[in-house]
Amino acid sequence: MARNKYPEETVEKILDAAMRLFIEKGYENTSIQDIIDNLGGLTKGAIYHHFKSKEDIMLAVLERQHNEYDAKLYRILNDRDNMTGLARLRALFWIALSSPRQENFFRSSPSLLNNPKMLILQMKGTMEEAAPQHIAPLIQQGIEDGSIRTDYPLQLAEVILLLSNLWVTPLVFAASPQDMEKRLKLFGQLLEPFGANFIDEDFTRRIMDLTEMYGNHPDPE
Amino acid sequence: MARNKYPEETVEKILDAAMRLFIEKGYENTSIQDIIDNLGGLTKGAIYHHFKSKEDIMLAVLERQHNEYDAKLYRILNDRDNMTGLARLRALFWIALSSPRQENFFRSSPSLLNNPKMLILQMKGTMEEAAPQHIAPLIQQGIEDGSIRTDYPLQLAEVILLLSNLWVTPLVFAASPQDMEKRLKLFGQLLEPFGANFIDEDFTRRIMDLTEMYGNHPDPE
DNA sequence: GGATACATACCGTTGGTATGTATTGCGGCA
DNA sequence: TGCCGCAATACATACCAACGGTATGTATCC
Repeated sequence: MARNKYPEETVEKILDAAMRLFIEKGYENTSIQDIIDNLGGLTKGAIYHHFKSKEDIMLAVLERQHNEYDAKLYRILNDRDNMTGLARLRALFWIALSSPRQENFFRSSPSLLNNPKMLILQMKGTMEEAAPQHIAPLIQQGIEDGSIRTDYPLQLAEVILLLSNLWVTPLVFAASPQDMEKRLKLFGQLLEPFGANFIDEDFTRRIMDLTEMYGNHPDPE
Repeated sequence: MARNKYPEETVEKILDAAMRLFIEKGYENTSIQDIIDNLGGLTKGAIYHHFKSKEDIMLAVLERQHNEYDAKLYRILNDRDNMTGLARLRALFWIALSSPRQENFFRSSPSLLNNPKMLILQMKGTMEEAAPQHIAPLIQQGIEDGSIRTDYPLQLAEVILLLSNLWVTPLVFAASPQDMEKRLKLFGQLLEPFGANFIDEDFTRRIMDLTEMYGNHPDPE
């Protein structure tokens, strides 16, 4: 493979291949060689020129995903003014669930329980960035416009993210459709006293669809 | 090392060393050689005679811990009759928090975020066994004696375990003492409507102590 | 005398590094 | 403006120690 005039293309190639493999096979079960084999002629030299380690690739994958997601969120949320904090919260989660990349993720990933590193890194980012930077401000706004009430906006944000990312999703702790429905109901009840119940019909239906779709996965045990 | 007449002792030795290292350095950062070096003369042959893989060792470590914990729980909970479901729930969490093994864990483990495999395996066990077998029955009993009210005992058990194991502990998503206090408060408020608020003064103080103790850990970043 | 409980020697794969090489962009000079 | 020279860039190739795991040997127990 000759030298590329636009090295970013090479970086993107590497990230694309790595992300696909990390999602499909898990981080630990994906070797550098696996990535190389999906690069179309590029070799190990290319990888270690652009990234300093395997973990560095994973971080870059998450970062890219994160940025893309961020941009989309800001665009949509800032577009529509005069929404209450709660309504924005609802919108945010809806966007998160309906993005095509998320769809792809659901389709190609076996349980994230088999991908500990990725799950943990994602959750870390969620707690350290998404909670204080994205969700807590929305809750704060909800408090000011009267739609949400709590003395602990950051902590409420953390709970919401933890539960929605780990519990009310078929990706991690799998559940039968019946059990997932109960989780959704209880989640709603938990949020109700704070006026933060963003679980609407659309959200519920989407999660249930994913749950059923996900039930067809072969469970590698 | 000659052949041991009581091979269980060898197994225990391996599990002891492995557990210590897994907790201190994390699963992925502990090599088989590391374990061997802490075995006092035993070699790789011993390990692979008793265990079929490194992961198998980790599972055995968790299983042993689990069994020990189970025995203790049953003894104490069955001793005291005429307790309400809520009171038993309180007692259970208190026992979990005050055991010496747990203390040791807190003392020697860096953030479990650096130990993805162990964290995930533990959470898996929590959701698949502890929730349905230990917590849900207590909640069910609480429903019957009127101390707890919910239509979804299993799901309530799941939420309680998820949040207490991941969120209201300094071991995973670290927090300043002030933030941890807010987490505890919000956790209490979340559980209140279900009559399942097991967060009492003892529990709070214990968590706060651990949080401060844990704050002195060097954070490997 | 088999089955058990190890020890020893060995293996393929892995993440990572050292080094080589062709290409590119760029500062300076005509 | 055009061209030269050269360092920085973008890779390819060759190599390495450490890893998890296996095959085989051997002494001990029942």
